[in-house]
Amino acid sequence: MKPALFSVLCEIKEKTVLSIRGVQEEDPPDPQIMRLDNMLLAEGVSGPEKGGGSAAAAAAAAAAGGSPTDSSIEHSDYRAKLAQIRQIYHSELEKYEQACSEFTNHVMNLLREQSRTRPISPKEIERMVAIIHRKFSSIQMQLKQSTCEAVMILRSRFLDARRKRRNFNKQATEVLNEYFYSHLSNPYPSEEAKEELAKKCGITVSQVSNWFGNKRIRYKKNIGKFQEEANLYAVKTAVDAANVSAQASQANSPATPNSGGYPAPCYTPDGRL
DNA sequence: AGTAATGATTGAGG
DNA sequence: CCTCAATCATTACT
Repeated sequence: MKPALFSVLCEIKEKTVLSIRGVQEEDPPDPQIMRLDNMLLAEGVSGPEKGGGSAAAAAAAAAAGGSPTDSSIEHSDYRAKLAQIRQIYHSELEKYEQACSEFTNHVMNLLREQSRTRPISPKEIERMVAIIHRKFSSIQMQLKQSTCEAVMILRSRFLDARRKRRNFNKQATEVLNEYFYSHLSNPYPSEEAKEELAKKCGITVSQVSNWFGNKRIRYKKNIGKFQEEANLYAVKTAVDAANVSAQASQANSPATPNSGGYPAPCYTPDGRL
C-alpha cells in the first residue's frame, strides 16, 4: 500500500511542481567553455604534467653558461610562471571537484532520507544532482576564465620585449658609438653595415637600427650632453687611425674624420661650446 | 626613493 | 619598408 501511494504522489508532484519550473534541462556543449578548455589545453595548463624537469634543466643550463644567449633564461622564467599558474589551477580545480562531490553526496543523502516521509522520486534526486553540477561547473568556468586571463597576461609580458630589456654590453656600445661618431656627418649605416655591426655586437640587425634611431634623435636633441662622448670617440678613432697609418707609413697626420650633418664635436673639456 | 639612461614600441609621414 | 618623435618599461645610478 505504501509504495503505491508513494509513486502516485511522486507522479502528481512531477506533473505540478517540476513542470512549473520550466524545462531548462538541455545541456549543450557550451561554446564558451569549449574555447576556454581548448586554450588551456593549448597552453599546457590543463594538459599532462611535463614542466618540472625540463624547466629546471633549462634554468641550470642558463645559470651554468653566462653566455649572451640568455633567451633560455627568459624561457625558463616563462615556464616557471606557467607551471605556477598550472599548479594553482589544478589545486583549485581539485578543491572544487571535491566540494562538488561532497555537497552532492550530502544532498543525495538528505533527499533519500526525506524520501521516506516525502514524495521524492529517484528521478527528482537525479535532477537535483544535475542542477548542483551545473552550478559548480559555472564556478569552474570562472576559474578557467581567470586562469586564461593569467596566461594571457603572462604571455603579453613575455612577448613584450620592453619588459625584459637588457643593456648591451660595454663592448657592443663601444662598437656602435665608434661607428656613430666616425660617421657623424651621415650616421645612417647601410644594410650591410648594420649586419656587420650586429655580428660584431652580438645583437640583431633591428637592434642596431633601434640603437641608431635612438642615438640620432637623442644626439640631436641635446648635443651638449654628448660632447664629452663625441670627443672621446673622436680621439679614439683618431688614435686608431694614427696607429694604422703609423704601421703603413709615418708621414700622415690623421685628420678628424667627421664634419657635416650634425655639428661636429669640438674639444672643450667642460662640454660647453 | 628619485632620477637619469637606455632599449623597444608605436604612430605619423615620406 | 625606413626614419623621426614621443612614449613606455626597465635598468643603473645617486
